Amino acid sequence: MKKKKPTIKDIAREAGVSTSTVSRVINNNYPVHDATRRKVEEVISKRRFQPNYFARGMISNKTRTVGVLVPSLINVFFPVVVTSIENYLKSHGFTLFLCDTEASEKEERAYIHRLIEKNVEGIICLDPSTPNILSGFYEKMSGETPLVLVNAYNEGVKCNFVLNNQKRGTMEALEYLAGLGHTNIALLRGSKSYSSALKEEYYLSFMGKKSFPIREENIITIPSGNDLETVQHSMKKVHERLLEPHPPTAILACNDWMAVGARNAVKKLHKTVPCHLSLIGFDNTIIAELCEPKLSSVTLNMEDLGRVASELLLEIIEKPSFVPQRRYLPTSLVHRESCAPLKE
Amino acid sequence: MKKKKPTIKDIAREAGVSTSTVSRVINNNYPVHDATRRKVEEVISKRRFQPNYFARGMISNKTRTVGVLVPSLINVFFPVVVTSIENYLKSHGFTLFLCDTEASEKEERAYIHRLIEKNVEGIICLDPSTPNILSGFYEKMSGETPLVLVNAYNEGVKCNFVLNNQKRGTMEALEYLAGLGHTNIALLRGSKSYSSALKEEYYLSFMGKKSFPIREENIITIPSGNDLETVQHSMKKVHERLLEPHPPTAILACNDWMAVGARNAVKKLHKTVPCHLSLIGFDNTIIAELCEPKLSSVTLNMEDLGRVASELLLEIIEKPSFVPQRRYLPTSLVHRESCAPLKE
DNA sequence: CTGAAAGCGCTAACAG
DNA sequence: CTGTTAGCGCTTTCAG
Repeated sequence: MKKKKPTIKDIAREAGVSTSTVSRVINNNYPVHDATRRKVEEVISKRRFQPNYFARGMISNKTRTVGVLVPSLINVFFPVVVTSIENYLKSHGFTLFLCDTEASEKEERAYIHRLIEKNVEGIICLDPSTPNILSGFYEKMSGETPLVLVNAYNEGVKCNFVLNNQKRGTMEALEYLAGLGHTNIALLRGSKSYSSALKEEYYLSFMGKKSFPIREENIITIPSGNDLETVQHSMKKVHERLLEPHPPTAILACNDWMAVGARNAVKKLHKTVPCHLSLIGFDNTIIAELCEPKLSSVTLNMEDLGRVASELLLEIIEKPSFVPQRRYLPTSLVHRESCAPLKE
Repeated sequence: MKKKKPTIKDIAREAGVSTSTVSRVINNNYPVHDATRRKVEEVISKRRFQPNYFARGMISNKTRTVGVLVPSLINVFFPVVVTSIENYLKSHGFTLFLCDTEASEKEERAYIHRLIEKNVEGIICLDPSTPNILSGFYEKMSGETPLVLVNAYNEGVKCNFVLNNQKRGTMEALEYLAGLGHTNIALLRGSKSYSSALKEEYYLSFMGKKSFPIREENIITIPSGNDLETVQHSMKKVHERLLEPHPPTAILACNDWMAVGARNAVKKLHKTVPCHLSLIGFDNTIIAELCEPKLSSVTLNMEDLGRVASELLLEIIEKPSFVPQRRYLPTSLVHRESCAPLKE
């Protein structure tokens, strides 16, 4: 025998006022006599009354709710960004739907539909899949619901973006290696990753500008990924490369997991980082700190990424007529212990 | 000039039927003529009609929504559990609110209220704070909303729990160390952690049973935590301990971060794990795999934890009369490279 | 099989 | 300052 939840009507009756007065007390948006107010509040707390979410929503059409899509939470990177988003949004009264798309384009779309159906006031999508961007899917839906895309393919797309200026960090890392005397530098990248493609472009342009020898074998490609498996792949490929002629004396890895794999490869040859090979990772995750030796890594400023994405989203929510824009965040090299001057 | 979203009324008018018929088509719960149905469906998809979430909720009172509370996402542990929950719940049509309490009791309560206000159908709380349990807060609210508490203090509390049988794993780890000849074993624990307290209890009982010397200094206590800071604290304290008389030859750490700190301490003394000290971590996070040497660690079967918690929650949601119950998950030692026989 | 009509619980004019 | 009332968009009897 469960007691039915009290409604505003019950409260009104018990307090001897009309429902509108109760409503006014709840919302505190119109003048109410102090005595009346007190009386109503008393009944409210006595009956543990909570206004019905749906009835309110029906009128305000507000959910104070935001959806966040991530390709994965098991990679030390996104949890930091999500936390940053969560904390920011929380302080603005929003609660967050977490959606793990498992990097599937289909899941991505399915989740977006679910979120819209649930009347979220906005959506942030981390690393959205390129096909969904190219197909116009996001462009279309961003007309219906405030949307921010983070670190995504963005050429000619009319959506709001927050992007890392990958170029700056990549160049800084490469310059640094060059400054240490390295000319035979390899790039370790993921096969189908947009950001890896970007980095390769910068790498090539850098090597060209410096007139360093560009060797095809020095672009080491492994399956895209951000987990333990990536470490394995990377270790295998780097190990092979190190056994070939003209082994690189320095490697720039497109994420920290790859860098760890590279370190393992070096170790397998009974050599060490940074004595025999200088190594720089990307993303500056905790892995870089945990690694032995500690890994120099290009930071993406993940907290900022989350914060800026949240800020942008809130702006769009406030002002839906917002003109799509791109916000760029800097990247820069964090120095640790994995690089050393080239030995003659 | 934004076109207003179409309502069921618009669809009805355009399809030349009544709103009830449209409703029946949408819900597919009453017979409708095939021709009529087709006509209605056509209009629906043409107008891209989506039934109003609130209006529906007002009647069904269902949100297909679940809240998950975590003390943190930046610790390699909870993301795995959350992912497991998310994946399970997703397949049952639920979407998940993620709430980062930052391990604050107050935030915990605030979030719970927010979630209830949003009409979630259930709540899973990972590592809830003990005070909130002891105060009866959770016991009371679990009467109103289906609730599952994971890895929490649970004596005499009438809530649904999913718990790791910490004893089994702890004992297995200690037995293993003893089998390698270690008798001077230290425990590295967090100061205010419930699970650390549990482990200390088992540790003491084990040492007693084996008649191994119990040294007060061998219970090394550092501030509770699950992050980089924990590594620092742990390294410092272990380093100190290693310099005292009768340094331990093996350490059981209450989580993997602590274990890494211990390894660093050993390294700082120009010694190595496992040659000079055997080391076992707890939680079996990726850190254990990433660590050099790879860390033997007691696994909490995090995926199972998430799955079982979700299963339990769904059962309660289906059958609210459910009698509060406790589900225990086993823990066991995962062997890697951080332990070795005691040298004479 | 289909339509009319009565709400669900709340807010927001509008009238006092 | 307060009460009356008309919906918000949908589902669900109840009659046909």
